[in-house]
Amino acid sequence: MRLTRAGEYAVRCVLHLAKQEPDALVSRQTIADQCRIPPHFLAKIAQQLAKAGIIEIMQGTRGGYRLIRRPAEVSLLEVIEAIIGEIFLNDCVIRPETCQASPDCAVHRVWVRARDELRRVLGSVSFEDLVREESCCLVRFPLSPPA
Amino acid sequence: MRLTRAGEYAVRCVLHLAKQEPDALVSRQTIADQCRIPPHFLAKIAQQLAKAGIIEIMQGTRGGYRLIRRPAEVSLLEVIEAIIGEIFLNDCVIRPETCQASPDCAVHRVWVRARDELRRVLGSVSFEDLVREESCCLVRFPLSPPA
DNA sequence: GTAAAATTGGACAGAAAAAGTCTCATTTCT
DNA sequence: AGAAATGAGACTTTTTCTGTCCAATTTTAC
Ligand code: SF4
Ligand code: SF4
Repeated sequence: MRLTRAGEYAVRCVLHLAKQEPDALVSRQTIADQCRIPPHFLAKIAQQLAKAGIIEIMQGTRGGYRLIRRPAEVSLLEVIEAIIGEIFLNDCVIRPETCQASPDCAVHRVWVRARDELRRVLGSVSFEDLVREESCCLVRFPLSPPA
Repeated sequence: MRLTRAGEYAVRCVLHLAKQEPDALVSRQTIADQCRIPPHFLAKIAQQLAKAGIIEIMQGTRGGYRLIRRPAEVSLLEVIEAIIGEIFLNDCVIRPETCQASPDCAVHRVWVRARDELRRVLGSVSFEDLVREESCCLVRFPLSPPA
């Protein structure tokens, strides 16, 4: 019952892009270094983010990644689900047919509620919010290695 | 980001016990059959539930499991966490030292909020609630095989 | 007391998912 | 054309989950 590492990396990556000037292009290596992500792993994650329409990938010598939507329009939920798929918490929430009790199961209904609530919380936070909240002091604790 | 099978089984097991008369003793085999749980797997789950003080295990010929607390006093959260451990969603929520950014990370704070909210939802439901909500119609859809 | 019937506790194996690595192909800039 | 970057997917390793097995223990029944 937890976020995968890939999901966490995706959030870091998008947050990093959201902190730059709009439409800034940042190389994969730079992001990997600053966000502590294995570069090749980041490549796979970026491909999924691109497929989801969140970032754009530029190839070539001066290539890299670019956020193609305004940070205010990208929610935490969206980035996470682009990587780990839709959050459902318990199988029966998304595939009721796997348990014949589901139509009348009170537990099932609780899971549906819990899932909705969790998605609501994550969906209510945009990357603009995150950047604004961090800008005050993150400078003191960069993710990049001290030296 | 989902409940493990063991967690789901634990909930079924406790719910089954909660449906019986108070202090009823039900054999492992009966629970395994009716709740569709591999019997030996159930044994391990029951051990954890017993350690958590939720059920009591009786050995011997007429042995089995018994709920030792009133259904109203057992929450869904408690049973789940007895099996899968405390819910934290993202590593840094429970072990901030794993990410040096945590003291100033806005994302971290969202995860803390999301975790609290999820635990609140699951913690607000007791097995008494679940039994009451189900009793109206579950009879038509027993978990046990049709024949 | 002994046998039968049930569970215990831990070891163990198989399966599945996650995490990370590697390589060759492709693209772009110079 | 060559250098420098990413693309795409195969591959390996690690971790977690799921389930099984068996000797030991406990209780009941005779
Ligand atoms: S018993 Fe209820 S909560 Fe469990 S899998 Fe079936 S429908 Fe879902
Ligand atoms: S970057 Fe923030 S959310 Fe991600 S692990 Fe670090 S503290 Fe947690």
